[in-house]
Amino acid sequence: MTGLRARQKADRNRRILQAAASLFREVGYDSARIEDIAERAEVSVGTFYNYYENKGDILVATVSMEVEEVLESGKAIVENPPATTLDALQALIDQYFDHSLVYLSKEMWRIAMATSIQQPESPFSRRYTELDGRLCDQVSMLVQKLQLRGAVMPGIDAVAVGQMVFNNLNMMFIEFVREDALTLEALKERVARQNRPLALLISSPRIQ
Amino acid sequence: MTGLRARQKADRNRRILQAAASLFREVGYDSARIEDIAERAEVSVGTFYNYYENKGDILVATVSMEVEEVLESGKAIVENPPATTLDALQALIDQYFDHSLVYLSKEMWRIAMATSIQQPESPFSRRYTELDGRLCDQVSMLVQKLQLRGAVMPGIDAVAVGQMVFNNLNMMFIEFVREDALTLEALKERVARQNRPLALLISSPRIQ
DNA sequence: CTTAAAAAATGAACTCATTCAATCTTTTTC
DNA sequence: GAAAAAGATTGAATGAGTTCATTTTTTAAG
Repeated sequence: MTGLRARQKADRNRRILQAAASLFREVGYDSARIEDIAERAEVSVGTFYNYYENKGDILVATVSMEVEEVLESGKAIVENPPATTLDALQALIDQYFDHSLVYLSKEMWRIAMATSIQQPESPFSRRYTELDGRLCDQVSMLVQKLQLRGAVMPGIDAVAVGQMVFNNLNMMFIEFVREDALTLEALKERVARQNRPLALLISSPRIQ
Repeated sequence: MTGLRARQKADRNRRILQAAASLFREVGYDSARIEDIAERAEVSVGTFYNYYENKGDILVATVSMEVEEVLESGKAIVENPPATTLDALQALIDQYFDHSLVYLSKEMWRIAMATSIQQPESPFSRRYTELDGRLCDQVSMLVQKLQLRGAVMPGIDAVAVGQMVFNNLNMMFIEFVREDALTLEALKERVARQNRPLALLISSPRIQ
């Protein structure tokens, strides 16, 4: 059986993560003090820092859980995408965007992104970066799938195209969380317009 | 004549910005304390906060000066770009990248970007965002110029293409400053590969 | 020139995030 | 099962960013 120590550790970790996530939701990131998180998790402040390097780190951890769900839900679309390139790309991207604000506010996204840029070496920033990479791969895989199906012309560098589409949507998402007034619908429309030229040009002539 | 008050204000502002920029260069961002910046600028800590909202803000201000230079140097390329689409795009982008590390370290970029994401409402974040927008416009203008010249096919949405190219290079730049091991050369190569499919596809057939 | 009002500067006090030496708990050794 | 070693927890102390009531300086009014 797993040792007592390992079990206690897993349990404390879960409690801290849960306490932080709930406090962030209730009072926002800035107003949630480490002391409060520790108290709700029934550990000391010092223990908090045994589990997370700093305050931003634990927010990135909660965001990572979210991204993992997005990745999972994207699989279905990559498996069985709409027929045309543009529709397929938009279906996947809209899925990403729709998921983004279910559990997390724009503020939380801002801080998570900022933290992952500012302290790229912290364990959870690495994790976040790795998940970003997997999202990027997912877009590339979709383009490859469309290529196999004949919807995208052969000879196109599917990976390069996938990366460009992903980087574009990621940057647009940053813009979206930066600007409180921007709606999800406006974001989707803008990205759709940006994708159109590339999507049409890489598509096989008869299928467009 | 400009009142005494206005002159003193401009002068203090200049001193604070200069003090911060030099301290950041000498000891790095984290080790530069507001107290030290204030002392070097010969103002009090409180006065510092009358001019800048927080520590990140003044870094964003120094970075903004930098971006302004990059914008300026990009004008020449947009005025008179290389003949082919790919070469023209790469010339502009390489110019951006080459400029980026002249005065600023990767660490400073990280913090400036993080701050501008985290506090999008602060005046200098707005300024930074605005400069980003102008860089994006510059790329779009280059594509439009190529279109007028006949290097890019008519009927292509030049603005959409420019935005996508810019967002891609911007995201890649974030990746670059996040990863200390990544070299400028590697960055350029990656972006060149990503740009190739789009650049070739939008080019007029005979010119490629 | 004096006085009142407005604008800015000041720095001590405050708030947290973070650290670390001391303490306690679990595991391993014999 | 006692003792030693390893692993974790603890919370008071630290230190840096930020605030704000007070003071000083500048401008405008009489």
